[in-house]
Order: sequence, then structure tokens, then C-alpha cells
Amino acid sequence: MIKITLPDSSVKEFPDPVTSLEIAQSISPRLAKEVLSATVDGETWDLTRKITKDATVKLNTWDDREGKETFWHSSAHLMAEAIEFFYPGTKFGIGPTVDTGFYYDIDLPDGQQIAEKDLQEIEKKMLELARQKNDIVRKEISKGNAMEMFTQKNDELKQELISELEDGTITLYNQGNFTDLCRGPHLPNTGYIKAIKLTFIAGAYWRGNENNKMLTRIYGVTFPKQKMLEEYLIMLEEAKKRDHRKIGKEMELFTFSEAVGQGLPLWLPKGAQLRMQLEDFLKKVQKMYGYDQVITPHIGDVKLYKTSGHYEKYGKDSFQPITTPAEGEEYLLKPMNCPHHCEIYKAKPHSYKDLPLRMAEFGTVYRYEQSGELHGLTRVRGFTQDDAHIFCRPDQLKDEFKKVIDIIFIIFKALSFDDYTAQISLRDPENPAKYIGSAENWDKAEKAIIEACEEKGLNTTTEKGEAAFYGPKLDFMIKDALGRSWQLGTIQVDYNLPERFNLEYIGADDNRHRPVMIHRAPFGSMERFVAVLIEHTAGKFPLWLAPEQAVVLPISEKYNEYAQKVSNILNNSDIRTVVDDRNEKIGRKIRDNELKRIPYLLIVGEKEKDEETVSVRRQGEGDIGLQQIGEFARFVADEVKGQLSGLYN
RNA sequence: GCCGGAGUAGCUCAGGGGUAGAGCGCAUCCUUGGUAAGGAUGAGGUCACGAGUUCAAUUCUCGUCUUCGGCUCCA
Repeated sequence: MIKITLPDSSVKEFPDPVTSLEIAQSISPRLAKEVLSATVDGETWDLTRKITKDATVKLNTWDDREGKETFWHSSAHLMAEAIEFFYPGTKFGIGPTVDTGFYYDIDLPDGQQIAEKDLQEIEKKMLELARQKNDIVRKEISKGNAMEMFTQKNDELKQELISELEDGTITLYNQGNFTDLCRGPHLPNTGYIKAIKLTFIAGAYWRGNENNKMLTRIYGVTFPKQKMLEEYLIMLEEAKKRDHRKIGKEMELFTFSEAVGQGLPLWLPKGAQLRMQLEDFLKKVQKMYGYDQVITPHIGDVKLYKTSGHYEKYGKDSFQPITTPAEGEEYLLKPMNCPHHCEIYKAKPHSYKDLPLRMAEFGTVYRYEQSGELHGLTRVRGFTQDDAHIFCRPDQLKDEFKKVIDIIFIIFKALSFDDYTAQISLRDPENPAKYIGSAENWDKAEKAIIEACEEKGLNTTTEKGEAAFYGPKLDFMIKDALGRSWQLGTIQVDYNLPERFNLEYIGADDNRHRPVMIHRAPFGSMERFVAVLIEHTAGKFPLWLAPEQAVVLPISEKYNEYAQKVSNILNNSDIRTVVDDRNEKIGRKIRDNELKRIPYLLIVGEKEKDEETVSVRRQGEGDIGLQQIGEFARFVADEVKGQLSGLYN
């Protein structure tokens, strides 16, 4: 008998050997049906693998990440089996799982290609193979045998993978006519897979290296129930409807022009209105937190970026310097604001009493992004950071860091981003060449971030190797209304730039000291943030942000004049109002303006004109009754205040 | 930058070797209306750009640009 410890710490005895599937069966038949894999002493195992000693066992279902991974990993094999059926001789690279689903990188034989339209055939074959409920069988194999097998198959991709594995740890998995090199784990048989969608096809470099061969990557997602696939497809549809590029065009927020250049957004009046609203909001919050606004030019001497280290790091892959005609001086389009702000710091000597100094700027920066990278407003070549740099004494660092976290919380609250996570990005200790500055300063900076997060009670994950080259950082990721994650705000601790720019302050001891810098951008970039906001709200912005807050709809042309009067009064009360005086019936005007996502529709006709009122209709809700014009103005002002109440003075 | 799609009216898209279409939008007129699409008429296109093949190219070929899905990258 062996003892199995379950997650609730209960211990059960089983005959030796036992499989996780048998353990599940002993608990409940239903669990046995749902369980997909098991975590045995911290390692994910096949359900059918024999446990021969005392162990801790966690049973993974669809609701566990490990369960889904097992499911999708087996699905990748199923896809490979189907592909091998249609394209014999295909070489298989790697077939891992991703957040939603899986992919397999394949090398098709002699110049054959798979097109989107071929995916359906493969899906069909996969379903057919799944229905056969073929057992998926694990087999341990020696390195030599593995090598021989894939040499015979002429699959040099797998040979390369095997050559890097240690003998004794190599396993194969077989199902039907298909055998793959794989660490596992896998489902007991292919019959678990009930619903399949191959989503797209793309090129991908072998092992992610652009010097390697380009393979064909096929992405797919599978589910244990048909209904789950349907829900997933509905979600995809919804995401498509919310695409900020589509809504941005519809709502006339921004545009791009080939004539201006790719990746260079043009903000249209309504988009500019929205963006300025966000900027004004953040300015007010920053004022409350003791920030000073500064303004710096869009270009800077190349030497400035040589000093900062950015030129060495990114110069080659950037927009190249602008050279002045007569003197041949070299200027760079500003790729970031920090060097300029460092120079502002240096404009005069500082006492320890001056610190912290908080310098904020909505600074537009230009970065060369590879053409294939550009994407709507989320990835552009010219964008505006809601940047600020805090210069402080080392003893102030942690407090300042915590205050920045507070500002980020205020923003999340104002915009109802309720679901967020935070990631601490540290340096990669294996790869010190990627970073500038001393190990000692890095240690200090990393410690400050970790402690500040702990003291704020922030739930964080930690990633090594994700730090910026000059310092570690804390990034905030929000989940939008569809559950998709977006990286927004960032806070970075930096001991290095102050050193490179030789920044100093005079301490109480009358000696020169080095300040510490915090780089921070709660929105990240205005472009990206607006894009996320559009997708999160589907363009139905909160009242305080809506580019047009109210539209007046005269019942007939006879009331156009009164409508204009209402609009003027409201605009004078800072309520952004327009008039729809088209020659259309009221039903039509209501429909069109609802679709334009304007929060309030004000209908005016004979009655309203006589009584100096408006008939108020709230977007998505319908008629909410008559109000005096002034009353409506206060009503809107109160609602805006309510949305931002307590967030700033 | 790399692999693979796409580019036709302001928008969404159909078409196809012989001088170009729909719906929506826009304009004008009729209608003057009460809470999600009233009617008529009309304007609007170098079919992304440049070469080539052809009697003839928007259509076929090549190149360029832009865009979309990925890959790589992201201070």
C-alpha cells in the first residue's frame, strides 16, 4: 500500500501501484470523468502513469491551468496526427500550449503549403481521430533510439531537440499511427477532445530566432464541450466588434494617413477631446501629489543619448540622427524624455531639502518600430507618454514609489479597471551584459520595489530578465471587459541615469550626494491607453470622458432654433453638447445618435420649447423624463463629479 | 525586418481582359414628425502606386507602398 496526500491534506491509502485516474475514481465517478491530468509531487503527470510510492497528488480538471495545458497539448498532437495524414513527410518542430489553445510549428515537405482554407479539412480529420478514442501511450526511450527514430523520419528539427536532451529523460507518446517526441503529460485518449477550431496560420522562426528557417505555425483551440467552443467564438466576435481601430474610425477619434507615414496617428477632434480629458484628469491628480509640469523639445543632441546609454543600446535600430546643414550637428528625434528631465534637474544646484522633485510632461516620443509591428494605436512610431521623473534621496525612494502606486490606483478607479495584476521585472542574473550600472545599485533598486509592493499589500508576480536596461520595474496589467490582459502603467527605479548625468544634491552633511530616479507612466502612452479604453468600454465612455456628452434632437425644423439655444446654454456650463438638426424624423435621430454612443439625447419639441425644458433620454436606457435646462446641467455635472468623487481635490 | 493574406465610392463590400456596382453615408427636394431606420432625385471612383504582357489591364505578371494575421523586437 502507498499513501497519497490530496490537496485538502487528507491522506488515502491505495494499492501499489495506483494511477491518478484510479484515485479520482475512488473519490467520485464524476471527478474521474472530468480529471485531465495530475500533479504528482509537483510534476504534472499522465492520469494513467503508475504511482509507485507515497506522493502528494492534485487532480487537474479543465478549471486548472495544468488541466487545460494537458488538454491542449494532446490537441496539438492530434493536429499533428491529422497533418501527417494529409502531408506525409512533414517535419514537426515544437507544439506547445499558449494562453488560449496551442500551436504546432511544422516544416511541410518539398515546398507544400497549407492555406487557411485547408484548416477545415484538418479540423474534420482531427474530430474523426478524436472519435476513435485512441489511447495516448507514454514510452520511455533511450537517447540513441530516439535519435535513430527521428533520423529515419528525416526530421532534423526533432533531432536537434533530442541532441539537447539528457539520456534517460526522453519519452515518446503514441496515439493511433502517430508518435511524437514529448515530455508530456497527455490525456488518456483522444476522445476527450470534442470541439476543435484551428484559428490561424502564420510563419514562425524555428526556435524563435530570425536567422533560422521559417516554419509554418498553425494555431488552434479545443474544448471538452461543443458549447464552450461556441462561447469562445462569440467572445472572438465581440472582440472584433470592439477593435479600437474599427471603433476609432466609426467614432471619428483618430486616423492614419499613408501620406503622413505609417505608425503616425492623427488625432481627430473627438479623439483629441477624449485624450485631453484624460490628460487634464492626470494633471489634477499629479498636482495634488506635488508634481511640476515641464515641457521639453522633440529633438535632442545625439550626445545626450550617448550620455544616457540609450544611443548605444537602441541607436542603431532607431530613426537615424537629423544632421544640421551647415555645422553637421546630429540630433535625435526624442525617443524618451528622461535625459531632458535630467538636464532640467541640472539647471540649478539642489539641496536635500528640495527633494523629492517630481517632473511631469506629456512628452511625445518617436521610436522606430519594425513595420510589421505596427498595430492601430497600440504600437506606433510617434506617441505621447504621460511621463514623469521623480528625483529623490535614497531614503525617500520607497515612499515615493508607494505614492506612484497610489496614483495608478486612482486612475484604475476612475476608469473602472477593477481587475488588474502587477508584475515585478528584475534583471536576469545570468546575463549581466544586458544592463548598465553596478550590481550593488541594482540590488538596492530591486529591494525598494519588492518592499514597496509588500507594504502596499500588492499582489505581484515576479519575472527575472524583464527589467529595463537601466533598472528594475513594476508593470500593471489590467483585464478588460472581455477578460483580455493589457499592460498599462509602469514604474521604474533607476540609480544609473543620475550617475551618468552626474546628478547631485547637497546633503545635510554639506557633502555631494547622488539622487535616485523613478520613471513612471501610469497610462503608459496616451495612444495605447485610449486604445485599451476603447476596447474595454466598446466606445461607450464614461460620461466625464465622452467627447460628446449630449445631443439635442429637435422634433422638427421648427424647433431647431430652440435646440441651438439649449446647446449653447449647456456648452456654457461645460457640457459638451451638439445639435442634430438634420431633416429626419425623431425616431431616426434617436437611432443614429444612440449608435454614436452619445450618453444623453435631449429631445425638444413644442412642449419643451414652451416650458424651457428638455426631454432626457439616456443612452441604452431610454426616456428618463423632462428636466429644466439648468436642472439637466446640474444633473450632468453631478454625475461627472460622482464618477470622479474623492479622486482628486 | 521575416512568412502569409488583402487594397474597388467617405464607410462596409460585390464584381471581373472590352471605359465599374450595391447598401449605408452625403447633397437637393417632398414631408414637419414625440422616443431605435419616411419618400424621391442626385453627386461621388486614375479600381493603392509604378512598370511589363496584350489590339485592349481595374482584372494577368513583377516591383513599390499601405494594411491585416502571426514571428522577431519593444528604452
